[in-house]
Amino acid sequence: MGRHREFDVGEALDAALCVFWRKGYEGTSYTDLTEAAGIDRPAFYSAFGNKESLFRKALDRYYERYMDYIPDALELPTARAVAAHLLYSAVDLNTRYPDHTGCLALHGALAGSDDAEPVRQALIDARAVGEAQLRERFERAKAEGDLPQRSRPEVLAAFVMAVLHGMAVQAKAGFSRAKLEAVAEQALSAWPANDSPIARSPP
Amino acid sequence: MGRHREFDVGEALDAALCVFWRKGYEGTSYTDLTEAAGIDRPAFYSAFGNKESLFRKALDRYYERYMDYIPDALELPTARAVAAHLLYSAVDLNTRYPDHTGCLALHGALAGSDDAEPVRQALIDARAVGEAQLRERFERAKAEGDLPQRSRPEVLAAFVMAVLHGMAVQAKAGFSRAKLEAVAEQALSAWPANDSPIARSPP
DNA sequence: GTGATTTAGTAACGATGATTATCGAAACGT
DNA sequence: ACGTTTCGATAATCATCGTTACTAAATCAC
Repeated sequence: MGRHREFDVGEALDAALCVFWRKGYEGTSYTDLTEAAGIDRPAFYSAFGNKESLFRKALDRYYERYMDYIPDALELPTARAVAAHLLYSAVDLNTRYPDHTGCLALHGALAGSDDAEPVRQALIDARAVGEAQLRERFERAKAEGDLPQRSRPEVLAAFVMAVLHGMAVQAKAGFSRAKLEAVAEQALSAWPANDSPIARSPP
Repeated sequence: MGRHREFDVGEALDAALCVFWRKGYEGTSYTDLTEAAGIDRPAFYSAFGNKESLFRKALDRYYERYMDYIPDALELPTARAVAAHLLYSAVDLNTRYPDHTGCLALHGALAGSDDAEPVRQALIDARAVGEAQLRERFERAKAEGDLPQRSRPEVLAAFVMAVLHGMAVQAKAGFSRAKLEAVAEQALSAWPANDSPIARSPP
């Protein structure tokens, strides 16, 4: 019983997500949100709670709808394929929408006031989850012989994440898709090959 | 003629720089600045102009005092030494001060409101200058035979910058110095070797 | 239909943002 | 020593921030 909602909650959340993606958590005002979603301030509060709660819901949706290439990547047969799929998918996502380039999980809240500390930490945690999944995948690859014994899965995971972060920063700075793909390719050129007589130079 | 300033302008600028370093441009309030510098609001305005002008002065000082390893790096004899020096110096800077980790040129303003757009662009420009210097250095290395003919200096420069950005993000997330050094090492492991019979596997 | 209940929308709230006007105090040149 | 000039500090200004009462409209159960 009671009145029905006139607006679509999913659409409103998508609109908020795009604004957060472009301006970050603290850079986004409720005026921005209402203009983008076409609904009034109190409607946001009744539907999503306060601003922090809204951002967290937007972040969840972001991972569901846009970072869906992560589980796909982790299932690929080789560690190198996993890394390549992640890097090129990220380039695509970072440059797909001209009005909100880069990655929400990064510049949603990199630095900010003390009030934004909870969401900054939430983004750190979210990224840490992705890195842990990647590390575990690489540990499996090492156990399977896909990665050489001298390789360090946690370092490879951190390295791939660093390149992903760096490309997101560059995408936000306006870098072209082609340039970012070249960066990804360069990152992959260092990928540890499995032990073979002439594949690598002696240490 | 007239009264002398009671506070040291350089110290006040350093204090402001550290706050910007930690909280970013928009995340920093004048209350933060006055508390850090120990001087009142109007003193900041009379000495540095408005907030944007203050941030630009802080950014200039940042490059002078903290990014002084860039010119040193560019003068090293080989492209690989240049990249290595940049990466490891950045790791050191990004983790040297526990209360303001990472890099001001990055999270000073990655995303933000429309008001912050000028400073965001200023940081993009500043980073582009560094990348251009690096690209020119690598072009010289290629001309000198230090880099193989098949290498692409602009890609190598963008790649090194991407890793630098990514490590800054990770430093701000609390990554240890050792972990970042491992990331830098992994990035360097891909460095194009000069053509020699056994140094690299055939394409 | 009628009443209960939930939403939409207007408007206001207190707090804080950046930015100055103002005035007394201090330090210079002459 | 004195007038001028600059600085330091209190406080006020205007805008905007996130958040919420409050009222009118709309939907359900009965």
